[in-house]
Amino acid sequence: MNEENDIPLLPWEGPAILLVDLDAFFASVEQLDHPGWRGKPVIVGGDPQAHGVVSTCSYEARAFGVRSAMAASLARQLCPDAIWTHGHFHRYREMSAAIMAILRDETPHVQQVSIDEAFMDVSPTAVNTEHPAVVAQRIQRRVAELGVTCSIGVGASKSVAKIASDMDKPRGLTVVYPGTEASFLGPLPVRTLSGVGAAAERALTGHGVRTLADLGAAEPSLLRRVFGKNGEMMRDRALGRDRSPVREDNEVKSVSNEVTFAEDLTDRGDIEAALSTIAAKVGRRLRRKGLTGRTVAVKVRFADRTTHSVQRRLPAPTNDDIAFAPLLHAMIDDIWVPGAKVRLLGVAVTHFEHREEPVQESLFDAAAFEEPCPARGEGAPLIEDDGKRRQLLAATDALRDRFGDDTVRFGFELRNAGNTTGSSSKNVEDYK
DNA sequence: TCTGGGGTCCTAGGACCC
DNA sequence: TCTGGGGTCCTAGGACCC
Repeated sequence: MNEENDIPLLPWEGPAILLVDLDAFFASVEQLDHPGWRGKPVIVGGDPQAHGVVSTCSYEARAFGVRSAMAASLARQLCPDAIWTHGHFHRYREMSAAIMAILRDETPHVQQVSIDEAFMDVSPTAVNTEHPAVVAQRIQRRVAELGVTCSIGVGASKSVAKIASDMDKPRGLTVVYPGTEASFLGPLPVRTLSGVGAAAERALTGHGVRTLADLGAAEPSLLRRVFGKNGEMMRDRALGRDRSPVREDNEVKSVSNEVTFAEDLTDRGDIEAALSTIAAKVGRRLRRKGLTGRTVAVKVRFADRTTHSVQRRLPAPTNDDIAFAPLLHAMIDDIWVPGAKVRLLGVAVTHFEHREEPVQESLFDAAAFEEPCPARGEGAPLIEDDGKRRQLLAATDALRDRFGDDTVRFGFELRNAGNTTGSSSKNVEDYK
């Protein structure tokens, strides 16, 4: 750890990118808000008894071997005395927004990649000649004033900045000067590079490619096989040569919600009820964002963890979950047979319409449906009038905004209340 | 020990059109 | 009657990231 971050400042020429990464973010916010938790192992995650996983853990918990994405049951074994919480996302969103405001105060060239990470372009210009490392130090100071810490990587490219940010956590500042990329990156394992996961690592090591230096010298045919059309780009990244820009626009492309159940579902009615509940959450988030989508997708994971999905193009874009929930009930028939044990259900809406004033045509008066929607069985909502349905949605949205998500529930959503992992997410869309 | 939930992007195959 | 090739749209699955 580099407490003072007293680093020598050599001249900087050319582009300068920062990657700001908040240290153990969720756990740090919990320790900030609960003074009694400071200095102790804190785990933010799902239930150990119900397929939960660790979302984030404090550095004190990491000393016991606990890691992000680890099964909560294993984390409990490694660190039985840890303080456990499901997380407080409103707080994380609020803290994240305050920190991102600091970054945007430094420069408008900010690309937020998740709730706890952002790239910044701080390339010196004729007007602003400030050294990138000085900007980074000031950001660390300003973020610390809010009560959490961050690590920052500085490099001539996004991939170098990203790798550098991870070298000296927490509260690290790692500067890779232009021209020194090869010696910095070369010895690192391929897995260090963003975009190299378990499968790519396996394929690469099978051909003797273990380090980023190896990757930089790999055969184009191998790169193409492993990374597809991104082969060249991945080689450039391994050499520290990529020039992808910091992008300020972050357009949303899908909105989804999924739930893993503590106990597998086998009953058709339970499955349809859960789908309606999940669809309601997706619909509400779409309406809050003012988005309408043209494609709906259902995801099912069975007890053996095999996962299947079905998607359908709608006759018109919508964010009306009461209208499309019955379609979801029909869609699962493509992948579910009576008796199959369902571990997870998910619903996603994609292919958003780009309009200021979203057009709300009916899903049901459109003859574009080749087969009329078959699954309007018992329990399914039968509100044919679009105007009335929209009024109902607006009313329940308003109640939920004021009094919380559990204020209003439709009868068809009630069956599975409580049967989830209670886990948490770290996605950027969650806090927008 | 036994693996969440929010996303993005790529691939491959089939339908359909010209 | 049998044949091509390119382009686009749609769907399912999977790798990857935080």
